[in-house]
Amino acid sequence: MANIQQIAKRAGVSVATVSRVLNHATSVSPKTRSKVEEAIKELNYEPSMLGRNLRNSESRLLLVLLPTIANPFYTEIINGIQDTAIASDYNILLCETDSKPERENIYFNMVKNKLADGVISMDPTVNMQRLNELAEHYPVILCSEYEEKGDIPYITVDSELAAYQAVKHLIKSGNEKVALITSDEKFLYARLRRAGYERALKEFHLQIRDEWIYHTKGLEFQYGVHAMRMLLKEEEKPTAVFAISDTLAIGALKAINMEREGSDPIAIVGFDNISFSSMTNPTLTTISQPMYTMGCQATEMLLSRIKGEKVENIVLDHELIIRESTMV
Amino acid sequence: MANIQQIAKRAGVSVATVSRVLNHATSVSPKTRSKVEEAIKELNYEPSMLGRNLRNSESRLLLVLLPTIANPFYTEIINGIQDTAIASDYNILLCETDSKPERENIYFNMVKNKLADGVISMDPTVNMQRLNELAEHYPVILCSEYEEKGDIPYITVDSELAAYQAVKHLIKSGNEKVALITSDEKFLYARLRRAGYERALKEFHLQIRDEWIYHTKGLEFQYGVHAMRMLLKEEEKPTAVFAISDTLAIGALKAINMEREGSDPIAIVGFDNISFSSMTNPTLTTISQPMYTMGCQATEMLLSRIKGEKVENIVLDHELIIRESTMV
DNA sequence: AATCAAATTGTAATCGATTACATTTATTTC
DNA sequence: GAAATAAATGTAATCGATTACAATTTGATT
Repeated sequence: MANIQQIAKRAGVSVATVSRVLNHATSVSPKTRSKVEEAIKELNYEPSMLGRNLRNSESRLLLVLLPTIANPFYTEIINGIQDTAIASDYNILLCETDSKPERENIYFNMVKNKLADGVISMDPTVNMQRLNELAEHYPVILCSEYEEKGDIPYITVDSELAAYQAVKHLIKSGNEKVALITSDEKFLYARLRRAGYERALKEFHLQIRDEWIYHTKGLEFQYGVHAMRMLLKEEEKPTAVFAISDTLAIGALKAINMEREGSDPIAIVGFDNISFSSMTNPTLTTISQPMYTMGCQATEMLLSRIKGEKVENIVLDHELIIRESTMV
Repeated sequence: MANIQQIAKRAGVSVATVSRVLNHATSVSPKTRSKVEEAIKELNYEPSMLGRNLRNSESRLLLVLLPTIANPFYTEIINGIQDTAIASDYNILLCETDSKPERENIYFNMVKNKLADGVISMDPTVNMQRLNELAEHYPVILCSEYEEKGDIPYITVDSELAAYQAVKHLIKSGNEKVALITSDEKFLYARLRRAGYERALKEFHLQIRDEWIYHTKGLEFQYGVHAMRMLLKEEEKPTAVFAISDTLAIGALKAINMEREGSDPIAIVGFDNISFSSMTNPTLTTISQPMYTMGCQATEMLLSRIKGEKVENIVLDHELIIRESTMV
């Protein structure tokens, strides 16, 4: 691959002039410009990002931190991020941390090393202390999961309210025994959704029963299956379930489909409105977050930060999507 | 962020010595080593990848090209790629092309610009001509989708055989009317799977009927729904369906669940064994590819190429996973 | 103590771009 | 046509690392 000197030589000009042609910046006479452009074409030249970035100390690369791409919840957000980034001539780097601190570290270093200009973290398992340290010196945005009293700008939805509405919907459709399938409460979203669940129950003077609150080890389907099996073993079975993630809810549906034999139906509400949720049998009632928008706005926030501007936190609206799983 | 000169100054040595400490290379006396290490710690120094890469012209970054992360088929492969890459001190960059040539271009340029050391393409929509050009000068591996007579090393499964076995399974379980839901035949995997489908039909002297072969516009669920609806409108309805992707198969299941009212059941086989395929109702019979292994081996191939070694193409074994959707 | 080899450390070129400043060339003005 | 100004181009420093080669220090040997 040719470099800028070779182009300069070929075109009979200095490297500065070539650089000027490349960056459409200061004045270059049409004659020399076309000479240079010709040389570029002939030698099939592409400017080296390394040289350029080293000099400019910018990479026009954004990191997107997520625990795993296996959760379909992230896909639409990522589309939003990608579209917005590309529109501003940035590219994104999807970084799966697998919830492993070592990997996280690698990606943090990429930012410190100027290999990336900023970070959007969607990883609830991220080491917040280290992320906060990073955010002191580099642009960072939290998307979806956030810190209530932290300094890092975030964009999210009102999880507590959404959960409250979901559970209220279950209660209003005649369920007095509503169980909760949730994950580890070290995650803020889990605490908030549980709070919403409890608020709804209290409002209708229903008792909060610990044995109807099941904590899973992760968000994957199989944990949903397992959770539901445990709930079905209870002496007094719930008649409805609110799961804090569609993947868990779909696992729960599966468990119900397997074990139910003419027994009473169980209503289910999930959270996220992943594309799969309309493919299940029955289709899943769920909370829809404006995921694409969230991705777009998170990116806009990050780009603002990179420019050095201040940004405000954003809380987006959600929506309860009623489908068959609560129409039993 | 401190740079190497500041460390050198602080430690009272030259930048060369600092670099030596950093790279554990040639001899450095224990005394100076510890002085330097102390300075590094004090100033919280991290070497700049940009400077390093520019000099070494390597980035230890691998690109993974895929059309979209929305298809769960890719997730396990990516895990394999990631684990193998990290074990060799490489990182991966997930690149969604969205089947858009412009994006593809951006990523190709990253390789040319030494921002990445090699590419694993899992993108069936990739511009093969440009990829071939890239592969003339840079390490490239094809994973899953490949070119039969091309020069780029690939790893894949025998799609034709897998499809043949899938359809044979349908026929042997009593179905004489087997439809095919496939995608655009510009993709090799689609052509191969269709060939397998036809081979099985021929072997059992069943007629190949064009009206039972439905071509979708994409692999997303909704295309599966639509395809199945069309097939159900046929005067003579198929009793079984082979879909070339689990996502399509699950969409088809959905369509059947919606339209069927005491009518005859329809058997379905998918392809890929995505984690969702065991969550559907009924669970989905499908072809399982060793996705994790495929990712690992693809990465090993790429790393070999980066070292300048030659590599052989690999065809991995698949497996027919029989579940409820063909036990009706 | 002088000599020499080995170990350690430093100097300076290099990777490929950008850009402030200097210089040359073209254009305008009187 | 000379002077003043504007436009075009070139020179060389710079970003932050690595490394060949040179220079120095250390230590062993006689």
